[in-house]
Amino acid sequence: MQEKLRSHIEKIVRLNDEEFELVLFHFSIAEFRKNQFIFKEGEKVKQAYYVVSGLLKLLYTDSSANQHIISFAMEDWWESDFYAYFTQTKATMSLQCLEKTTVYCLSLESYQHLCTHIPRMERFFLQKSNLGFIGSQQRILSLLTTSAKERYEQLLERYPSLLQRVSKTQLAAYLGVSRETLSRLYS
Amino acid sequence: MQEKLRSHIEKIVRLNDEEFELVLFHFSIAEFRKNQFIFKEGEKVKQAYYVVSGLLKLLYTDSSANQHIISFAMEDWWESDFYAYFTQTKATMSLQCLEKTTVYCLSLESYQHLCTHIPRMERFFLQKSNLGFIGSQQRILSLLTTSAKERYEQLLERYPSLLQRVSKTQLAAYLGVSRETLSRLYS
DNA sequence: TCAGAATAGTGATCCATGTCACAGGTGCAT
DNA sequence: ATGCACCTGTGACATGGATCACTATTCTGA
Repeated sequence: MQEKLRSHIEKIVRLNDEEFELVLFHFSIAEFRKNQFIFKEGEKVKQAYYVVSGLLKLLYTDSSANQHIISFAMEDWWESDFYAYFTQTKATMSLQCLEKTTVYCLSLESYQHLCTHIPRMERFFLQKSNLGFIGSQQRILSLLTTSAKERYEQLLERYPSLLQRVSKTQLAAYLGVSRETLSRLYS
Repeated sequence: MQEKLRSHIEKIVRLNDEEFELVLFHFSIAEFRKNQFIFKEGEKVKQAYYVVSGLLKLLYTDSSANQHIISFAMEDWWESDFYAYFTQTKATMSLQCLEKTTVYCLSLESYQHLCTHIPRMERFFLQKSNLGFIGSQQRILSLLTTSAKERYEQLLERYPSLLQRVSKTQLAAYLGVSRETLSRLYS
């Protein structure tokens, strides 16, 4: 399990054993059942999560009680309500398991400690953040420029396994269309 | 002008004179006329830009020749096609001036050099990247959950000056609605 | 193993927004 | 000053997608 984390980090920066020891010291492991909430809207967000196995959704519930999925987090992904995390305020979104999920947890203090004491970890987080930013911007572009049908096809192309792992209802909430409309896109 | 850059950076991290000297050495200044393209889709993106004065739009032109505005960049903002920048590939988006604009330019090598030699600059970029990521995610949320009208009102509330500075056509391209629809939102 | 809850498909209807067309206003350039 | 390009508003119409309602199927937990 720690090998997984290590190789994940070492895809971007090298760490010696001593450094990785310190990294590991700052993470904790947690396991959640299917459907369990890791945190809910309104709660303080104390951790960022690295998904070892399982599947998460980051969701927002609007005033009409409709769920919107900002993102799915599969193996090797990082997830949290990062605004709430970095500002240590209450979550506006919730993080919930779509499957039984194991995560590594990193508190903000630990994050800052690692950044300060292991420059390569700061480099790692910078790289991750840049990639996350780029990914979000592409999602914005896809929401602005493509139809629901195209977005559905793009999603299947990029993450074909998702179709097996999540319900159509969830996919629709991610794509920004109603369940019924999604159902008609391929019939 | 350099004072502007310095105080922008020092909102996040302290720099001594020597460090700022090095920072400044890696930036170059450029000026562009209204409507001029800083780069166009298909070109290599060699720089990231810090806006000293003026106003930029980052835009994507789809296959039907419709323009979509991913973001505006006002004073104190950073902008580029960051995917193309970090991977040193060709731009999928274009960056164009809505007003006469002065920018500081930072090449990828300079960016990396600064990150490596001035840890506080790496901290600065990490902070900026995190904020950028959070901002994009909120834009995604707003595209998923709110109507064009609400988005228009949110935009005016956050950046009231934009209404004076850009045409309705531009605003519509940013909000993801047609010019006509936007026109009807407040009549 | 069985009942209730999710999940999925589909018909009917309605509405928001896109598209096309036109006209008046403003500002810039020759 | 004149003319042209751009910006804006608005009417008419088309349409994609939301909403509501119902049914069939699959999952799941006591």
